[in-house]
Amino acid sequence: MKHLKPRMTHQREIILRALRSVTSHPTADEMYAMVREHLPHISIASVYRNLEWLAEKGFVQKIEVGGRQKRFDGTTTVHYHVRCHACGKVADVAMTPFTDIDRRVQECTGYHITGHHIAFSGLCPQCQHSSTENK
Amino acid sequence: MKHLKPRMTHQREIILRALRSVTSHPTADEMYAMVREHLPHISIASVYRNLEWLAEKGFVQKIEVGGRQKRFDGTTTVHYHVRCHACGKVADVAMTPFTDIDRRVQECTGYHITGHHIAFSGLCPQCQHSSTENK
DNA sequence: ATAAGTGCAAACGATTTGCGACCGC
DNA sequence: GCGGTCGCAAATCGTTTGCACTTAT
Repeated sequence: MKHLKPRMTHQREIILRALRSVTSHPTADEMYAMVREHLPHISIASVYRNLEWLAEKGFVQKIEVGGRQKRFDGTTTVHYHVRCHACGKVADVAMTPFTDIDRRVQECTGYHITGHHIAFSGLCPQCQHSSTENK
Repeated sequence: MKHLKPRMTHQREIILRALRSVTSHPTADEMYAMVREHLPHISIASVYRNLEWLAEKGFVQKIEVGGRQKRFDGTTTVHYHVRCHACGKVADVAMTPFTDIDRRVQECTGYHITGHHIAFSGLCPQCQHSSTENK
């Protein structure tokens, strides 16, 4: 005898689909640009609110690897990232995640560990080329 | 026959000393507060500029573990961090750093890897208590 | 009817920047 | 005297919020 609370709205579905359709790790305003092709009147505020909501509900991941803007990842599996410190691009790292270190750190710090994230930094192939060319 | 460029200025020394005197990982405005005790007229802009300069020159580390503000670490040795997602506090993790993964990731991604950072997240001992008390 | 979600514009917080004054060689 | 820094205020950038209006149930 209750109202079923609306959850997955039209804009949320579009945002989720857009994020899952790319393998990059878009920032909020990149998502805004992508989504606007399907929803020309959406506001940047809704993009932020809904990305936050999707991350909170576990549909996507919010990743914080350096740089000023936060980025989003359409997958929910645990994995690590590389970030190019020249162009800012973020890519996935195909490396089996560590399963034991959380427990080990929990024991030695007293913190109740809920997870960890590894961010590599370096130069992506393209930026390696352009930096040598400029020399 | 040249001017020796002034590098380590008075304010830079004070900031460096202040950062090295603590084991916490202060944000820029926490540093501002600390440094103001010795330099009451320093501006927040100088704190930002000089922390940036110190990190660039390798005197300190700029660390980016979630949260909106960046944090600084007076040590230069490679080590990992835990961040409490309740109070935001950041602590060091006493764990011998991985030495091989950079090379492995470099091989499988094509990026030229310059380093990595691991950030654990969880609840610090104090916040574990307060959350159970509030129940 | 009503709780949840939206778009818009304004607010916000962290950081950066332009600029004239200043300090150390 | 001159290049590098400084303090100050204003600007910028990413993100969040208040609010009045729509939308699904």
